[in-house]
Amino acid sequence: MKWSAFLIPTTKEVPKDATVPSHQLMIRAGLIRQLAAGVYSYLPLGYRTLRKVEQIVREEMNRAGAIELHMPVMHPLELWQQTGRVAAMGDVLLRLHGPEGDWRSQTVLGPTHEEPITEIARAYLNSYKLLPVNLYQIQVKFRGEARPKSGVLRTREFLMKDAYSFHRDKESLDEGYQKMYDAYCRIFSRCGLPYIAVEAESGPIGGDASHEFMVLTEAGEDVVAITENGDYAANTERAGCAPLPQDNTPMGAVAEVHTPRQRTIDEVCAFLKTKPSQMIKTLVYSHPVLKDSKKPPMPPVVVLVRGDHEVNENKLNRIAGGKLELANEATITALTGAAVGFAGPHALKGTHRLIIDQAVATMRNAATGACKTDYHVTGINPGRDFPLTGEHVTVTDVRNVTDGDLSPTGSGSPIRLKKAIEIGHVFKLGTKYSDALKATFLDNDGKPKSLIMGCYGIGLNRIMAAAIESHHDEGGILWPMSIAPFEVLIVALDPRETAVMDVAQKLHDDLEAAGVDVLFDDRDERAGFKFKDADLIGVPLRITVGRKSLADGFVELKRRDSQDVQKLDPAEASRAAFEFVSQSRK
RNA sequence: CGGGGCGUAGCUCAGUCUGGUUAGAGCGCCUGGUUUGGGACCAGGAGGUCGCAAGUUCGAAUCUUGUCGCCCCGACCA
Repeated sequence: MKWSAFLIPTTKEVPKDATVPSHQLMIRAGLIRQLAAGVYSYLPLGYRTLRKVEQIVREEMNRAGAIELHMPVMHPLELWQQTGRVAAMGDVLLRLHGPEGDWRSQTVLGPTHEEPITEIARAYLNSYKLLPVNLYQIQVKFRGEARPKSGVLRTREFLMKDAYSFHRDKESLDEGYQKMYDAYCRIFSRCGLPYIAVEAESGPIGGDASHEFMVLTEAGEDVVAITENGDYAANTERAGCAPLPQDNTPMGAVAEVHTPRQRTIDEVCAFLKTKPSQMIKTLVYSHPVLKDSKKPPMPPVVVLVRGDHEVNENKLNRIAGGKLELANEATITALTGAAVGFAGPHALKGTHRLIIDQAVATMRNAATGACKTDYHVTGINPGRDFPLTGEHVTVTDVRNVTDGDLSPTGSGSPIRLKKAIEIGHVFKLGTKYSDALKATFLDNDGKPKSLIMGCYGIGLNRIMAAAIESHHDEGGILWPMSIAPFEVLIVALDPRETAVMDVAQKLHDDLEAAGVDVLFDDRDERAGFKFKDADLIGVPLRITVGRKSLADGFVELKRRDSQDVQKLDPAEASRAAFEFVSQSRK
């Protein structure tokens, strides 16, 4: 391909709206163009990479025994109502709008495809003899993201590989899950990504039922907890840690302190001259009140965490057996008898459930709210001043891990928190969707059973961005060979010299004939200009053909990721380039 | 959805506070010339309903109101 006949709109200037490296470079290298918030076109060069990623995914999915199909983007609203996800997803679910009763009002754009795939499974997977089966597609997804950001890392329209497996029993699901896990490792390795697999929020089945594949980068939105010795890695939504040692300081007396207008942990600490780690944060949650519910309201839930810790609401919801929300002022006042900001566990009034983080249970002589406006107490001791056992008391892990907590494996290795991009997710779904949509099969005992499902997603656009986040320098992108838009770039420095152009053209033709993706920069531009463009678009291998070195019979071979230049005669250069490409394709 | 910022040429921005010729610069683009190994130079040129709407005014990119869009922080994220 000749550069002059292709479209690669590179720019020198950094676009003002782009803040993360991958976004800046994708625009500067002419890979993408934004059309609206979270909506991007893939320009020819960018689309070549996206297609290569797609092809790697497809090959590895096929190798793992999955079968490709293609499902619609437009789904009937009713299907989503049947699984309860119209309410669950809220504004994230994009809906078409039309007059009342019009088909448009009954149509949504698919944010994912559990519903339609389960509908297919219900129709056709009616016997255990057809199981297990894994169906996948590479398809555009639509989500009404409240805030798209960081270029293609978080968008309203994106390309996803989504696979769904169907099984007759849990053992088969475990096998299918492991196959996908292994396939994902191969996919991300082949794409040249420095990925890690971490335990993720596991949903309905629990245990090891979910893993996320992450690429560590400051541009990421997720935070993962990784131990220094590598024996544990989990998303902070889920991560746990080793219990803290019991503080054995002798118990002192409880004392009330006047703390006018001191509400926040920091204010109170400054006032009492103590540290957040010596305080107990007392948070009041309540169960959401459902409209039309005839049931009596559930009592509030009081959660205790150390002053320097945060409640992990995923963990809390799981312990509480339902989604909780922070209580309103009236509930808090009724429970504490004080203004908001002065709650403490020792003097609560009325029925409530107490969920105590295990770190709090180890504390001695802590400070907390006095349940009296403008007062706090010191010398509070768990077990003495408030219960650690009892019917409505739970001591467990309800907090986010912090940097420096120790590995839950007991190895003693400290946890570090790092930002990451989620590029893939494997998930054991169980029967959530097959139950909701009544997708059953007949087992060999002649009885209908719900299909047991797994689902497995990969964000293709994110792979592209993550690859750039992981492989770039001041000058531009350093593509891994496997997903580079072109594998070799031939730069002709003196395009008006026929000798130069003839050699460059022959190199191009030979490599192309050998099946190499080769781009030929034949533009009539100055050398510096072309080198800058070459570095920017990040083709892994460059062959420079210039008048000067050609006079000595040489062309120059250079890797994008190295400063070394090899002077070779054209035929050798061609051979060396071909070998290098073949070896590094994987 | 809360907080902040920004909408002027394909891109990056000045001009707006303090209303007043024909709305500017750099990059990019076109023509000609000189250059030619790490984003050259000279000359000439094309390109803008100043996001949109209403209002104030003799006069609006500039003031007022409304509205739409985009970015950042936060909330949210099956």
